[in-house]
Amino acid sequence: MHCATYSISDLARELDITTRAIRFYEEQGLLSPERRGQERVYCARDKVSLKLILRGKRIGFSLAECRELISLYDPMGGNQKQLNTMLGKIADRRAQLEQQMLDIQQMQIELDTAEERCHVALTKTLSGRPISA
Amino acid sequence: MHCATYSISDLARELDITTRAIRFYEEQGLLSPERRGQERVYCARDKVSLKLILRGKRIGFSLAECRELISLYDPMGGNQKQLNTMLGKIADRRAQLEQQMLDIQQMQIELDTAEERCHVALTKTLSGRPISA
DNA sequence: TCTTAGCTTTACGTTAACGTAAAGGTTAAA
DNA sequence: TTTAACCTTTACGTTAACGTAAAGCTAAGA
Repeated sequence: MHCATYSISDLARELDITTRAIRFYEEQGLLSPERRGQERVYCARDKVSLKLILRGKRIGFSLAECRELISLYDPMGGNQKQLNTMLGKIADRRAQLEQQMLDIQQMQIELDTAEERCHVALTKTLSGRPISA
Repeated sequence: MHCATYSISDLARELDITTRAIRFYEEQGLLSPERRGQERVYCARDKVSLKLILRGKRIGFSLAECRELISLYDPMGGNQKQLNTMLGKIADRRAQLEQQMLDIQQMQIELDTAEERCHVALTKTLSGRPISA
């Protein structure tokens, strides 16, 4: 038995995106599904790539960056120089992700204080005290 | 002694963005600096807002989202209904940030495996073994 | 006084990431 | 056989977030 395959609208439904978006990602070189005649046929690997794209988008990656991530996932050239280039890119991404982690943590802290201020303001309001006090 | 103030290019230099960007953020309602005649005069609070914008951008927030974040920071309306609305928005942001955290962690894991594959391929290459093996 | 440096506004240009519509090919059920 | 539900390509439209002039005001130094 061969691998599971999907039509473009299968994937669109499952991942909650439009077929237009999927075709666009292909146009940009992030996917290259098989064809059965005219029709695109996607395999499990393509689905993984799509999930990677969506995950990337959620944290603000451009499609170009997502493409690079996918390429890091792909069967690699084998050439030593290329491998070192890849290691460099991986290190770069790692640094970026760590910065993003810090940014998120900082924002969470700020949400904490914002929430607390809201609660304080609410208790004041509920206790019948004038707002200006 | 009054608060520290900055010219637009002061901030541009310090935060490594263009003056155009800063004016654009104002145009979009994320900043509203004082004026001394024609010239914009920024205070510490504006700088904080700008840093918040940049942090937001790093994790893929739109300017509209950043504006909301800033508004959560601002002196609030006082009205009880509004306060509850704010608490709701804060909860939403929190959920989003947590999803982003998960996304980042997942990507870090994927970078781990990608890096390991690179190292394996490199040892094979260096040990003189043919790439296809 | 003239030039330089920095500020202003106005306005058109650009890139990314799709949305939306048009026009047409194919297979399956009614 | 025709209608419906898929699929395809091509192409123009749209939004966000600025970039890039252009044209002009203003204060400080040579």
